[in-house]
Amino acid sequence: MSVDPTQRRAVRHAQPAAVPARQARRKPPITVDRITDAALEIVATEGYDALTMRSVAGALGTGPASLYAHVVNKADLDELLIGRLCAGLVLPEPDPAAWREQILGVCAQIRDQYLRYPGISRAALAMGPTDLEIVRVSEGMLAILLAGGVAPQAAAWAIDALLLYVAAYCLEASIVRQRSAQEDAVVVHDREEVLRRFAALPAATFPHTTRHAAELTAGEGHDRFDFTLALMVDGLVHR
Amino acid sequence: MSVDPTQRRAVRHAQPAAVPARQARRKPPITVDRITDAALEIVATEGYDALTMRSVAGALGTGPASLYAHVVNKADLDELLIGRLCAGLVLPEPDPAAWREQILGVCAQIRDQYLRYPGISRAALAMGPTDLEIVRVSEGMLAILLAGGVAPQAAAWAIDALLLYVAAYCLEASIVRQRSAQEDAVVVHDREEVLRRFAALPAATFPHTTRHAAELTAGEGHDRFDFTLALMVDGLVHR
DNA sequence: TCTACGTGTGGAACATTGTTCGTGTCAAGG
DNA sequence: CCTTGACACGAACAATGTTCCACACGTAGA
Repeated sequence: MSVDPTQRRAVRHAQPAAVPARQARRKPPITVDRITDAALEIVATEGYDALTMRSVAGALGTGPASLYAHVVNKADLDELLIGRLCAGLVLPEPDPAAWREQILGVCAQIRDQYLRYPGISRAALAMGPTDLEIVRVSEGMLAILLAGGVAPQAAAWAIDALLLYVAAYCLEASIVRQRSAQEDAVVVHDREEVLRRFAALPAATFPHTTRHAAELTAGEGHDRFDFTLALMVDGLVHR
Repeated sequence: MSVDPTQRRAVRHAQPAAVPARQARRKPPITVDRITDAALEIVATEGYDALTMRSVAGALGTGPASLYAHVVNKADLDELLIGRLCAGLVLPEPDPAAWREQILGVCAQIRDQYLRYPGISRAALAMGPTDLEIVRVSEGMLAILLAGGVAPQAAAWAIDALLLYVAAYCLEASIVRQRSAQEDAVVVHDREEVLRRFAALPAATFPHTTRHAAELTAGEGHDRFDFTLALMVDGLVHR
């Protein structure tokens, strides 16, 4: 009802300084955490391809140049994102009797994190092995495999293989989903359509593909993921 | 020494038509094959990241717009490239007694093709399964696995897994090589440097990583590739 | 209190890349 | 000859990562 006294006095003295100060206080400073949060939100809702410096800056109500006071470049932002995802993984206390379930569980966690942020595993594929959050995960997986009696060398290489496969699996899954959304009739990922095309191939040229079109296109949920992980872990067991 | 008679006559009649016609004959028409050849050459020498419509057009002595009369877009070009690489693969006649070596051999061939064109496996990860060249390779691999007595469903899913892993492995290898060339001291891929960093980690936080830094960074040539492929194929054998 | 310095903010500009638009040329068919 | 379709290609546009530069603010020192 009544005009703010400070405002009134400012008007009296033709002094607008009080207003900008209040405005500055209302806008939180840009931080790496806020950038990372905003970026993850964009990837979660629109996919990794929608992640641009401009989209992040827009979400923070600023311009893209402002981000460079906090991140080196876009690749640095990628690393922050993957680091954040890795930080969210729960690494179990290794149990020799359940190491197989444990390693599969960690991989499933990674997969689920990546799939929550469609396309982000592309960033993971570009990261070196020395980021501390990645080392933490690697350490946890190594502990599980060693507890399970896997030889150190095999364990080390298995981690590499598992992480590569998980990232590739998620990348493809994200692309499949993206393509489905686009309803591109030329390149198909939709299972029924692939099945149709496989079955329609000339049997003389593609005898096995036509005969086993159903198996080639089979799989619900993460059947393929589980199958491959089992292959690898079984391979470790029999090593 | 003597001026070309056609030229002389053209000058006489103030008719320049003969000159452009000759020039047109010297420049071969742009075709999909020429585009694909040029693109592969660029990727082979400068890596996938250097592949732009402009770089291809430049190599062909034209402008980027000219390419669009022959390729739909850049993604289409990607498919042409992967199709070309797949067409170069030699698929063996399946031999039940040697199916394991055969499947490993096909995967090694794919790997080598991808590594000859650094970074190109990124395009492979984005492709759907219905491209005819990819179906041909898939058919060949399926024939090998079935000849080896692998159940159709397992064979079908194994192909998916193998192709994903090979692409991811090559993508990472390309990025490692690229990073090494940049001598980026912050993110490291160089093995000795990774070993140094792993060994220098706090042992209390990363006991297994520090103790097994040597194994984590071990591997010459394609040791990791061979290890993982063996894991998968062994897993198939014991299924 | 005033001044200087360092840090953060953010618009403008730049280089690069994929793609479309529009124009000109050529060849084939009527 | 005229028309049509295909190809070639420069110009222009939109989008994206990044740098440059000016300004504002906070802190430390005189």
